[in-house]
Amino acid sequence: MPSSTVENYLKAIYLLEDERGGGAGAWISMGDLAGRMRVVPGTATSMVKSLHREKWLDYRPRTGVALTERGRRGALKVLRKHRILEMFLVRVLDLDWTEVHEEAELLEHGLTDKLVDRMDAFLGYPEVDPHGDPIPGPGGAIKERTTRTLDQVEEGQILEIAQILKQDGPFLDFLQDQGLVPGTRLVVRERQPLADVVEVEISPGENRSLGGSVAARIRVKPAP
Amino acid sequence: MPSSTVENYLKAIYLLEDERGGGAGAWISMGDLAGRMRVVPGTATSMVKSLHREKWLDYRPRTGVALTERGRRGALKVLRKHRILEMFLVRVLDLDWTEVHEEAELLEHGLTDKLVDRMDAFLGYPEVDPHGDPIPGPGGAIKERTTRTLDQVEEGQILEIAQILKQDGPFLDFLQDQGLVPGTRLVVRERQPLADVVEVEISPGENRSLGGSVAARIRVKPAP
DNA sequence: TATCTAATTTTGAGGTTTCAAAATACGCCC
DNA sequence: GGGCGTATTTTGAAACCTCAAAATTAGATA
Repeated sequence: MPSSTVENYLKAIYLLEDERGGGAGAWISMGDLAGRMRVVPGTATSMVKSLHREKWLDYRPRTGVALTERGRRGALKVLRKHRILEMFLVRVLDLDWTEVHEEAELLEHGLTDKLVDRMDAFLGYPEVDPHGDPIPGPGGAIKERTTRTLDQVEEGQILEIAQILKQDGPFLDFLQDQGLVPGTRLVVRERQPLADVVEVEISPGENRSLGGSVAARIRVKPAP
Repeated sequence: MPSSTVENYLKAIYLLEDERGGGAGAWISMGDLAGRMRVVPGTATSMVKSLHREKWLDYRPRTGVALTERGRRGALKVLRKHRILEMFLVRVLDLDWTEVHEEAELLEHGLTDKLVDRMDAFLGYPEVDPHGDPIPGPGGAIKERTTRTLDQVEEGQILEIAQILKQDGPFLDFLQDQGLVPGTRLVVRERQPLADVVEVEISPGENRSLGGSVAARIRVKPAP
C-alpha cells in the first residue's frame, strides 16, 4: 500500500506527463517535479530514488523520470478517487466546483476502493469531474481527450467549455466571476497571436479577453 | 494542526477515560494506552512525552496520563468527524452499520471542519451515530449518557438497545446476526450473576443468552 | 578548449513514529 | 525490610520524508 506521499508523487508525475502531451519519450525533470510537489530539488531526487527502488517509475540520473505501468496504475487509482470525491462533494454536499479540489486532496488517500466504487455508483458513473477532468474507471481506463485548448481553435465556431486545466482556487473563482465555467457556450471572435490574446463572446455583446496562458488552460469542444 | 497519529492517541485516551467512568482522577496507564494503540509500551511512553510537551495531556511518570482541556477538545473534534462520517456512510451510501467504523477511521483525519459541518447539516444534526455513540457538537459539547449497560438492569422492564460499546467488525456482525442492534426492543428475563449470564427476550419466545462481558458492552434505555 | 551557469545530486542533519531489548522503579509477599 | 514480578522507562536503532548547503555534472558560451 503506497503512503500518501508516494501517491502524491505518482499523481504529480502522471499529471506532468499528461500536460506534456503524454508521448512516451517525455521524461519529467527533477526541477519540474520538485516545483510541483513544493519541495527542494534534493528531496525530489531522494524520493525518486526510493520510488524507483519500488518500481513505480524509471529514473535516468540527470535526465528525469517516467512512470512505469505500475506507477501509472497507481496514479490513476488516486486520480479516480480524487475526481469522484470532487463530483460527490459538488453534487451531494453542494460545495462550489471552485473549492472541491483542496478537500478532495485531503480525503483521497483515506478512501478505500470499495467506497469509491459506491460513490461512483451513487453518482451514476459520471465521465468527468466538475472541472471537466476525465474520471478513470475502476480498472484505470481513461478516455482520450477530443477537446482542444482555447488558444488553438479557429474563430467563428460555436464552442462549449469542456475542461479547466488548473485547480488553483483564486483562478477558478476568477473564471467563475467571468462566466467562464465548464458548460459555458462561447465563440472565438478574434485571435491576436502577436498580442497573445484571444477574445471570446459568451453571450450577445458580452466579450472576454484572455491571455494565451489562460486560454491554454481552457479546453473546449464543439457545442452540441 | 495535530498529525493523524496525535489525533489517534488523543481519541484513544479520551475513550479510555470515558470507559473508566470519566472521573477526573482517572489516570490512564501506559500499558492500557499501548494496548489500545497496538504499539509496544516504550512507544507509548515516548509518544506521551511528546504529547505532554505540546500540552495535550498531563503526564505523571509511572502513573499515567490524563487529557488536558486542550487534549479533550482535540479528541472531541476527531470523534465528531468520526461519528458524523459513520452516520453519513450508513445513511447516504447505504453501508452496513457493522462496517463503517474502519472506513471512518481512515477518512476522519482528512475531513475539514467545514466539511463535517456540511455533512452534519445534510444529515439533520443527528445526536448519535449508528452504534448509538453520541456525536459531539461543533464546539465539542457532548450529551451525558442516561443509559445503562445490559448487565446492570433489573428483570422485567421493556428496554431498547441504545448503544453498542465496541467497534469490532466480527463482534458487530455477530450481534446483528442475533438480532441485537441499536433500536431492538427487549426484556431481561433472567439474570444469573453467579453464572455471569443474562437472558433476554427479543420477541415472544425468542431468547438470547449473553455473557457478562458482552452484556456490559450493550447500553439500553427504557423503551418509549 | 576553458569557463561559466543552471540543474542535479550528494551529504549531513532533523522531526516523527516505531521497535527490541536492557535498565529501572513500584508494590506486594513473606 | 528484602526479594520478586510486573509495569514502565530508557537506550539505540530504523524507516520515512524533509531541508540546507556543498559538490558535481552537462551544456552553453566565449
